[in-house]
Amino acid sequence: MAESHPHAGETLSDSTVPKVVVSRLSLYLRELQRLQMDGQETISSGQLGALLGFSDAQVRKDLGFVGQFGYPGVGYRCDELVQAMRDILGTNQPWPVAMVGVGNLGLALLGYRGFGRQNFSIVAAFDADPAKVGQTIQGITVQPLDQLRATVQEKHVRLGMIVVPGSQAQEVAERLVAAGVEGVVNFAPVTLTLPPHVQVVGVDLAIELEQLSFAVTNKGTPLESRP
Amino acid sequence: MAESHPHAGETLSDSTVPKVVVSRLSLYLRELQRLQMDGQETISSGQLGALLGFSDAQVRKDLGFVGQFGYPGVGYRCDELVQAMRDILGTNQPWPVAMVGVGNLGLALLGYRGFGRQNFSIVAAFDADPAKVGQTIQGITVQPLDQLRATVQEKHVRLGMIVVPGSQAQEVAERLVAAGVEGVVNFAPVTLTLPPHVQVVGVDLAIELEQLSFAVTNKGTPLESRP
DNA sequence: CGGTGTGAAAGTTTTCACAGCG
DNA sequence: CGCTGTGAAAACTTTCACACCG
Repeated sequence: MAESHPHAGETLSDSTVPKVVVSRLSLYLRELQRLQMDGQETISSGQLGALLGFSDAQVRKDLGFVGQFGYPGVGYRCDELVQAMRDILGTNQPWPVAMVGVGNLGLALLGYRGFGRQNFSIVAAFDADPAKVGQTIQGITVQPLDQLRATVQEKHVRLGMIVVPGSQAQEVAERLVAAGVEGVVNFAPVTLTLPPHVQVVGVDLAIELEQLSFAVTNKGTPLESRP
Repeated sequence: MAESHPHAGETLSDSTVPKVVVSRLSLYLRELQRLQMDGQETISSGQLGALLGFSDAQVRKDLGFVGQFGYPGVGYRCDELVQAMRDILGTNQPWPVAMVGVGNLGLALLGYRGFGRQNFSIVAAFDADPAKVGQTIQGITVQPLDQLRATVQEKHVRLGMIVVPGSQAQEVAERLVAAGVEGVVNFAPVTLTLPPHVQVVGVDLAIELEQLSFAVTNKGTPLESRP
């Protein structure tokens, strides 16, 4: 069920948040955290929208899904909004993550400094290659796959990152699910088939470039609208 | 302007394709290329949809934006569809790409094998750090940023990848644009402000995890719908 | 038959516009 | 005032359902 923000004691229980809105919430949060760093206290829907290319109305509607934080005539308080967003997105609690696949990309992700700020931390890494098992990178010792279940349980891991070649992704995904993981980010360029209670976010780097090549090719009309 | 597929001599000129549809086209293409590898000749909208979790009607509508390829009673020919999709997405032509930022992630992307299949190739890499300039990785010698413009022109680069820390991303983006690049993929966790003729695709790794943490937290209702 | 292409209906998201508040 | 929160309207996307084709 959708979380709603229990701000000021409301228990607004069942408004579910559309997926498009959730993706914009993450963008708002990113801007808000930057504004907070810069010491900005408040911001209006118009200003926040302008930073991201959205309309003021859209910002207000989106924030409306989360709760009521605005001060008419003033705007929103950055710190309140950050807190509320993180509650909704779930990043006020720590998320231990298990990574499978310690190739080039896996190594890079192990070292990526951006996860920590949002309370994610990679607490274990696995690889099928015996040559990689035992190596320690960024303080994490690479384990063999048969230790997956034990480690996931022991470290209370709920999320997995799949960073293996496409040919192995489905199998690895199933092992993560069997180990008890509730959601995975899949960097392999294949579609995973998993039970519906498991959440999947796919990141296909070639597809991102493809979207760009489409946009560039079809420039002039900024890739929207219908006849 | 939107490209339309000049299949069988039609010049269907001005149907613009909605962004959501374009992102699904990339997914169809990925499946189709796999099917092609496996030697499958034809596929129906229902089968293709099932592979990705979409309805048959949606697949047909989406493909309708691209042209008319279906054989009633049979389905679509994989090879024709792949060809058409690549025409639309622009990946029948080669895309030389310039990368800026040769940190962990940049290195991993330089070695990523998935770009080539879609006709992208990283033909130059740049870094502000003098210690990195001159190193050769994957056959690419890292250049200083002041060679950006010359190299972009010389190698006919139209796309850039920004893989620098957030604090430098806007400046780097501007330099890429000044050098003549028409679109960028931005891996830095900041919003870029660029002239509207430049296309931007953002990939924020922490945000992907955030979307997942939301989905997992709000499981039960699969994160869609409204009262 | 089994399957496409497509109008028309249903559903969702965005924009508009304005009452109301500090 | 300036800005929020929100119904009502407009725009867009998805699903339905069916004529038509090999």
